[in-house]
Amino acid sequence: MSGYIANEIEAKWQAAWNNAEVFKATRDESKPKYYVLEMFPYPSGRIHMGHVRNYTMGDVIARFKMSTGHNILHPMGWDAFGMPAENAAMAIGGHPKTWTYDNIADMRAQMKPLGLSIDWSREFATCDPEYYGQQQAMFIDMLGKDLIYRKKATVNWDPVDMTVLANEQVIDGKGWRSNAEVERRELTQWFFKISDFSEELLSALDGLENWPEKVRTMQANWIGKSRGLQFAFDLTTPTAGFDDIEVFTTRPDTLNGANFVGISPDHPLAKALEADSPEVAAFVDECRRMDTTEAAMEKAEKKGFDTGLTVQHPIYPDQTLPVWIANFILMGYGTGAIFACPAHDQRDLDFSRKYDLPVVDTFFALDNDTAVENTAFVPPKTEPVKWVNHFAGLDVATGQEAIDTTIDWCEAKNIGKGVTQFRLRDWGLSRQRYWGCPIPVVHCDTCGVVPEKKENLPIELPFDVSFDIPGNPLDRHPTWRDTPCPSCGKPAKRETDTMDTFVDSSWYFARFTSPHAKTPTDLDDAAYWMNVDQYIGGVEHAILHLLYSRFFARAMNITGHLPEKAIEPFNALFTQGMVTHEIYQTADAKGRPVYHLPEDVDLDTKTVTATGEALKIIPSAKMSKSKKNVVDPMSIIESYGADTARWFVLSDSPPERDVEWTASGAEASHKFLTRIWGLCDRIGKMQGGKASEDDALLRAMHHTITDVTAGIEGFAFNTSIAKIYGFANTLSKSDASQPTQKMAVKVLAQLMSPFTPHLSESIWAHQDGEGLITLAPWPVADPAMLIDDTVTLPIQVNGKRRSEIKVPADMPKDEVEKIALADQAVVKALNGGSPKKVIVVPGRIVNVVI
RNA sequence: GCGGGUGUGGCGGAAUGGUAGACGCGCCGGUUUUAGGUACCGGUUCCUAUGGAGUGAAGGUUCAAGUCCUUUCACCCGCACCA
Repeated sequence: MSGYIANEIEAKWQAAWNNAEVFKATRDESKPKYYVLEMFPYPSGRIHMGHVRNYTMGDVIARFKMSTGHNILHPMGWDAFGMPAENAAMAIGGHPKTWTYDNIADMRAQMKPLGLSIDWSREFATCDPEYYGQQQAMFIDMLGKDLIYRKKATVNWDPVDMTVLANEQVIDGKGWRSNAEVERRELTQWFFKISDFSEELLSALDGLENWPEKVRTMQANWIGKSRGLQFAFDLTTPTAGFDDIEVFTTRPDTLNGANFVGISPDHPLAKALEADSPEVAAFVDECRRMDTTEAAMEKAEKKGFDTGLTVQHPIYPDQTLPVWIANFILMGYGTGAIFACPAHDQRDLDFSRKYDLPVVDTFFALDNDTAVENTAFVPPKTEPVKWVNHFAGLDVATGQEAIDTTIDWCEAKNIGKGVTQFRLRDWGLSRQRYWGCPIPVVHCDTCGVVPEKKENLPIELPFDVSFDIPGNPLDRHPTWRDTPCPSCGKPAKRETDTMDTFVDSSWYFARFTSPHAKTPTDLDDAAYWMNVDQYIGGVEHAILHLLYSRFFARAMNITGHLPEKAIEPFNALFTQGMVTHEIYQTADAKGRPVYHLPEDVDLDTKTVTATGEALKIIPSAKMSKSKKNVVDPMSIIESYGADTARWFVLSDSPPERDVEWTASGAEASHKFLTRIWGLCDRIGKMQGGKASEDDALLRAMHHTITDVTAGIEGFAFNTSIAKIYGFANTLSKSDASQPTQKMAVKVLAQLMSPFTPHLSESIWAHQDGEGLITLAPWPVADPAMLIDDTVTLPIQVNGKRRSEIKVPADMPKDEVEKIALADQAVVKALNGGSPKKVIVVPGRIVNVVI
């Protein structure tokens, strides 16, 4: 055995796996199937450490499951539509399609040397017409099942570039290129009826036992089920055709503390008032200049406009409340109108103090009836409080009891009705962009909006477009829009909106089961391979991507593209932490941020290497292509090999945690692998050894098998690796006999094989292992070798460790107690007295309480 | 702002409520080496050290708390057109 030259052995074993087609997935009813999927990448052009970490994790699972007798599906593809391709076309010329496919080729070439156990014959990109054509077919099917509809919705509009902006492209309320004040504009857009599934998507979360609790909680909060009261405030003077204002509240119990009724700037009444009043128009206009993001809305200063209108209190008819338009009320939630109760809602209180509106306490803490000043009293709904003159007769009750009582009371009095409300909104899928899946509908003057005929699919994107001016090139293409109406045949126009890229990623997992089918899925293949047994990806996808995929699986079931069992497509989910890195920023002539890749900067002088510009270094954040804070793993692979890179990305930090990338440490991983190689070589050449040392080595080996296996199964790869280090140290110091050492190093190679498959193959071959280690069955620990005869028990005095004793593992408690009390340290601490209490936890600890 | 998470030596981190700091990096010392590096062996939480303190901070529950509870601080993720 010569030295460890990673590049040589890695190419050799990858070729061997290829020739034996060991990773090709074929249906085999004789074995349990196991579908491992990592969230597929966006083809930015370069792989980064986050990718290496993500795919290595999936690979460890896939290889481990393969060696425990499973039939594996482990595919890879490309989430290839999206804005960066268009931005690149605008910035550097060229075409999004060539840019994207070139990037895919580059990234594939960087991924293949990692030696991942991927069935590359199933690879596809979402921008392949074969893929998005099937997506169009599903769109038509879903339209037929009433799962899609059109309505008006607000977008960010850049009045200078005359284009719709993504939230990401709005910086401090201004367009990222034009720097113009962004406006909100209403467009008619397509929507998936995901809100019809609110209850179902919420209740089904309970069944997702192998999902992280935090993800289920986040989804549940996002769906946001709440029960409340819907009722109307009658306007004292009917105005603009409105007699009343319908409101929804989750706290009807606080109705006697109401001090104003607030409506959204987008409320129909606000729009009606706007027409007659320049003041209203000015205020509403100002509100419409806000960012459309919820975070921006919530953080913005709370502002209101008194309409001068008043409404009657539904319970105390002689009371009237003013009607305000307020910028923090969302039209999309509830009825777009609320009543405020400042004593028990901080936002309402701040608003009321600002505009000098009265504050009425409706309940107090049991032991404190100080009136609310500048901090609203908002106890948990489970805490009993004292009610003041409550209309429903409440005295002492919790918030939840009060809500329930009040809803019943209001229903009985015909004031309103209890309703269940969800926060989840329908999913707007229209995008006014080129590089996405065209929405397959046609607008006909005679027939209206008509779905395209399936035989005309795919509706392909035209290639002859330019990106020299902003806006959607499909809109200004000379001929692409022209098409006969699928219904009447008269000349008509295609829809030029394309689909949200979340649509592409909401069903790719299903397509992998049959990537070349002439229908979206093949039901036999889907029935065999679904569900994904282990899905792995970033926690940043905890809500949107995963919720949309859960919806899509249901929609695909309804349209006949997935079996019933696949409506929850991911049996188990693991959310890995992100790889973070510092961000290097400069500014352009207009003061807008420009980002630089780590390899393009000089950290000693803190400048951009090429231009010498001074850098601003921003603390670590998620590696992202837009911030360019990405590290290229290729240099490690080139200098040390894929096994070192794989070992390194999993060795030091727990997979679910963020990891700050630092260059040091890769070398150490390589040293360890070289050491293992040398160890294997030495054992191959050694003779003799002491059979008396065999038992100790074998015991260590069986413990290691148990611990490494548990680490892999529990996604604690870093602890598996630590145990491998420990066993390697034991083995290298062992004097055990040659056959035992040989067996031990083979087991070591097997335990390492999911992490360092190439090195492991070489060791296996060198030690006369049979066939490929990749196909060898996983070692199983002998339970008899795990039981130790004696145990070391720490002795605590009052919870502090003072000593330890060695006792037989099966010694009865009272015997252990006697030995512990006779221990020098305990005798000294007792100082002639007797202990108050002695706690003996068998096999773990003894605590003497004095 | 709302929702979710994280916080332990110089660093990455380990620890079914039961010996805090496994394993690795770095550092220190030694052996080998012409030297450097490599390799190997030993040490390495801190302090006023026969003892004491210690898991972001403060309090609590417990025989026993990094782990459970309360309050608080800092950072990270998501917030519906980034993927």
